[in-house]
Amino acid sequence: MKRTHSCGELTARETGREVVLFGWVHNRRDHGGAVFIDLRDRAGLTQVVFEEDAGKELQELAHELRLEYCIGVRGKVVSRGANVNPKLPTGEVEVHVTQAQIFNRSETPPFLIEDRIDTAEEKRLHYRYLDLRRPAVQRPLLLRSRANAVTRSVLHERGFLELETPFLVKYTPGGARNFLVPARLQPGKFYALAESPQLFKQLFMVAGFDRYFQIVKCFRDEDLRLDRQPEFTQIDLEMSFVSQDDVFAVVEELVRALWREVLGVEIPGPFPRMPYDESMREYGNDKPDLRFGLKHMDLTRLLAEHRGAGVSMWSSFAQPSPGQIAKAMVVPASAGLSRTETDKLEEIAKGMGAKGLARAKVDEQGNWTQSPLAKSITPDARAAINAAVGAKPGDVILFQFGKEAQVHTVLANLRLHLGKKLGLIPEYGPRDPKDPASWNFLWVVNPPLFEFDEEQKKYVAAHHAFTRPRDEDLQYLDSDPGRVLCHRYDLVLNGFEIGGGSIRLHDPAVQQKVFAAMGIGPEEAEQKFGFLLQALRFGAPPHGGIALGMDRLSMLMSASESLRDVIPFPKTQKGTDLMTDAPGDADPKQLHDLHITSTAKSQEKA
RNA sequence: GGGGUGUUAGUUAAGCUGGUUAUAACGCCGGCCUGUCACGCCGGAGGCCACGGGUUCGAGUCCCGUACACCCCGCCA
Repeated sequence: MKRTHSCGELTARETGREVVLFGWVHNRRDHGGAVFIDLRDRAGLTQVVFEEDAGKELQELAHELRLEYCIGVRGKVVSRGANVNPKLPTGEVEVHVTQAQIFNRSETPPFLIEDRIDTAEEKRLHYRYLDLRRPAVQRPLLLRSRANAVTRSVLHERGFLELETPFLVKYTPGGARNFLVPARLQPGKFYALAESPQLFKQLFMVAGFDRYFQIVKCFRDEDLRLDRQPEFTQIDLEMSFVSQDDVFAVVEELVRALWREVLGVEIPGPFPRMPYDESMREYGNDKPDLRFGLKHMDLTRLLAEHRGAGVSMWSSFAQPSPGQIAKAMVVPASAGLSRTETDKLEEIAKGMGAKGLARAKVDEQGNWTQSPLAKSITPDARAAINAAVGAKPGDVILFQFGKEAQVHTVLANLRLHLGKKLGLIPEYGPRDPKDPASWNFLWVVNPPLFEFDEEQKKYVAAHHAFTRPRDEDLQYLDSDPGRVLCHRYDLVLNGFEIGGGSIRLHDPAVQQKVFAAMGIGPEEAEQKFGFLLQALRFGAPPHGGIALGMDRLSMLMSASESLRDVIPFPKTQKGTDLMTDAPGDADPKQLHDLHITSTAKSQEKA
C-alpha cells in the first residue's frame, strides 16, 4: 500500500475515489457489525468504516483494533449523507475499508491522546513522544516551524547571510554561567558551551560580512523559570554601519512579518519606545507590561520633605540615603479588594523578600484606615501622599520602602499579580490573538552602561563591556560612570523580554575608558577579551545587532502557558529530562579519559 | 540557597472535625449491539493513598523529614 492522502484533507470532492490512509487509531466505536475508526495523523481525523459485509478477515481485524494502533487502510470515499459530522473538516465523507493492515500494535497508552491536556506534566514529559501525538501539543510546534521559515525568508530577503558559529568555545567571564565541557585532547582544560554567539557575530562584522543572522541554540547554566530553559534558541543578528534606528527597523519588519504570516495579524509600527529610567520608575522592571496601568509612584523625596512623615519605620527617609527608596501603588476602589485579599498580598510580598506590605485604605475625608500608618502619619504628609499617588476614596495604597532593587522586585510583581487578579490582563497569553491591541510591543532603551556592584564595591558592565555609550554621556565616563547611558535596547512584548541587543563599541580609545571605569587595566582586558580587542584594532566597522528569543516569541504567538510548550523535548525546573533521565552518571573510564575526578558524594549504585 | 503549591487505581479527580470495606469518571479486560462520532448496554479486573519517621487505641487525613513536579525570590538578558 502507498499512502495517497492525509487524514485531514478528504472532502466531498474526493467522493467515489479509492484512497489509502495511514495513521493511528484515535477512537473506535465497535458496533459488533460495523466498526467505526477515527484515523489520525498530523493533518487531522478521518472516519473509516469496516462494514458488516466487509468479509470475515476484515471484520476480525477491525475488532482487534485498539487505541494508538498504527494502521493503513485502503478504501472508497463515500458521502456520509445525512450523517455528516460538522465537527470534523473531513466530516462530509468517510472511507469504507476494502483492505487494511496493522503496522504496529500499541500497548495501552498511559494517557489518552486527546486535545484536552489534564495529565500531570511530569507524566507527559516522561512519555513525551506520546504527548507530542496530541494535536494540541503539536499546534505550537507547527507554528514555530512556520515562524522559522518566515524568519529565514525575511532576513535572506534583506541581505542577511546565515552563518554558523561554534558551540564549543572558550569560557569568557561575566554574564551567565557557562556549561563546561572537558577537553579530552587537552588534559585539564575545558570548553564552554556558547551562551550566545555574541563575540563571533562581531567578528563576522570585522570580517566584512555586513549582515549576519542565525537561528541558533544557546546554553546557560542558570536556574530555570517558566520562560527560561538551559538550552534555548535565538534569532541572532548583527549589522554593520547601522544606528539603533536601523536595527529597530529590521527587527520591526521581521516581527511584523511573523505576526502577519503566522498569525494573520497586522501589528502597527513603529513600536513605541520608553527610556529604561522611566520603565524602572513607573513599573519597577525593564520589561513593563503596558496593557494595563497600576503605575508605581516614587515617594522618596516626598518623605524626605516631610522628615519621615511622623512614621517611625520611615524615619530613615528624613535624610536621603543612596540606594534607599519608597514607592507606592494604588489599587482602585473598583477592585473591591477585601481585607483578606490585602493580607494575601502581604504574604506574596513577603515571599519575595519584603519585610511586610504597609497599606492604607483612603476614606471619604482622605483619612487612612485599616493601616498601621494611620495613627502616626502627619496630616500634611498624608494629604501630600494622597495627592501624589492620586488616591480617591475607597482606594488602597500599597507601600514598599527600603533597598531599591528589593522595592522594585516586590512592587513589579505585585503589579503583575493584581493585573491578573483584577482581570486587566489574562493569566497568560493575549486576550485575543487576532486583535492587534492584544499585543503590546515596546522598546526599552538607553539603560545605564554600568551598574554598581555592592559586593565588589565597583562598577561592572550592566550588559557587556562592548556596548557603546551615548555620545553625550562620554564626558561622565571618568567622573560619574553611573550616569552614563548606552545604546542598549530590549524588545518587550506583553511583559516578556523577547529580545535584546546593542550598538557595539568599536572605538579602542573609548573602549579603554570603559574598561578603566570598571577598574580593568589593559593587561587584564587583553587577557579576558584579547582576540576581540585585537580584532577591533584592524579597521572594525561600526556595528550593532540584537538577539530575539525564538522560544519566547513562539510561546507568546501560540498563546502557550510555558516555554516548555514550544520545545519538543524540554527540561524540568531542575534541568532534568524525565524521558531520557539526563543528566546521567559517567563511568570511571569516561572520567579517566577526560582527566576528571568527581568530588560529588558517591551515590549508591542499585 | 530561600518562599509557596501539589503528589490517592493506567489517567483525572473526590475522600469533611482522624473511625474500621478508600469512591467516581475516563481508560483497560470479557460479553452484547449496522450508523456511531464523548456510541450504548451488561459484567469484571485494577491501590505500597510518593517515600521515611512520629503522634494516636486507630492515620489517605495530624506533625517532622526526604524525593519529585510546578510557580516565585536570589541567579539569569
